[in-house]
Amino acid sequence: MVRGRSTERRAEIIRATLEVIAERGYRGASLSAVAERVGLSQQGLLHYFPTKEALLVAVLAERDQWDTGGGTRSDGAWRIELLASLVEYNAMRPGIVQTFSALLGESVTEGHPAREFFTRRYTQVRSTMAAILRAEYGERLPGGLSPERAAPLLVAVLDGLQYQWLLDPDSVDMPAAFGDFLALLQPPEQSTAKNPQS
Amino acid sequence: MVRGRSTERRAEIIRATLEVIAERGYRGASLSAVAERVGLSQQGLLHYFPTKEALLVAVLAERDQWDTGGGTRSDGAWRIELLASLVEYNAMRPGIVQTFSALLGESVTEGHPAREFFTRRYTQVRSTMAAILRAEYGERLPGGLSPERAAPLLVAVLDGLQYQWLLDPDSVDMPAAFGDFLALLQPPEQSTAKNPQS
DNA sequence: ATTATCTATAGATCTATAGATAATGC
DNA sequence: ATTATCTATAGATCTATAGATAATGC
Repeated sequence: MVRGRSTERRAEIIRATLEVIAERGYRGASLSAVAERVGLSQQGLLHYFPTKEALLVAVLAERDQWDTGGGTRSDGAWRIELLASLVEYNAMRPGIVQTFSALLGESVTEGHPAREFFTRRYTQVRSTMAAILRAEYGERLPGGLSPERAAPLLVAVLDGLQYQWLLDPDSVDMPAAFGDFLALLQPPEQSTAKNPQS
Repeated sequence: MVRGRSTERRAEIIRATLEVIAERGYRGASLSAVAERVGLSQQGLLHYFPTKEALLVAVLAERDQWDTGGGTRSDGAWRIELLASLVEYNAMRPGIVQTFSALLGESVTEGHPAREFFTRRYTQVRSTMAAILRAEYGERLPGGLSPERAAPLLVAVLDGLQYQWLLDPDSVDMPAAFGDFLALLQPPEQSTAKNPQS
């Protein structure tokens, strides 16, 4: 698979778009700002992506590719441990986290072109998370929750922690906090305190 | 305390601003859109709030007032049950939730005028939540968490659920999901299964 | 005097289209 | 032929300032 000149240019442009969205959101991102970052005129940029929305679509498509990891997840064998390391990885790239946190926030406004993408995506992610939880903890989690009921909470914690962390990285240790949430999902110890062994 | 004509007008304007921000975010909200909604010219609007940012500041100040509830919270006697009913209340007013979810999302972008507000606010909210958790469950929560470590998770769940719910209200029962999270915080049953009583 | 509005407008942007020019690929 | 760029520009906005006019409150 040859990556032609044009393909490279597109990749550059998408990278620049991610940056500009991180800084200003999608509505606040201007074509000129993206163009300037990649060394093109605004009209040169439109040669590669004919409208601003086409740029956003490309950004979202790329995100989908990461998430499916080029097939890594296709075998369904994600483990909860991998999730924890994903959070650690994210904590090292605030730019990308900021891009998608800004987009998620914007997406709830009316007529936002990313709204449908996120809606679909969350449906799918909740279902994936439920499968991971089931594989790890079985049918019954603490609090009597099923994997399906715990899944939206897991997703909410991931997103919610990102906002707190982006706003105040020194006060919020995102990976540690996510680990704390996983501790809540752990089955309670078989009351060793009552064990006369000690 | 007399609410003069002018005060009323300001209240109307703030209400209209909340609506427009819910629909388009802060950066996407135009003064004309707000003005039109309240039946003024754009320049008439600027008579009451001299800049767009002044409008945002007024919106955020109002939010602060709700949250402190005119003193309701000043006695520190919030209970976790009240939190649950706040979530239920929020589920009945998607407009407001949308306004502040959109603002939170935008606030992580660079130079956003609400950024400092949210940063401060989350610091304060985490501390309030820790106090509530301590009052309710004492020093040691499931998973061995302290109230201070559980607090950011509680806040994350609240925010994260709002996004999932706004995007897909039919698929996400926000109050029920929050109740599920509270179940995770409940101390585990004193293993009745081992109890020979049954 | 102050308050509530308005018209007019400056000065910046923004997205997108039209049409030209040069280089590259069959 | 197609691809990569550019200049020029139309047509919409947007925020904010200047300055006028009418009504209200001491």
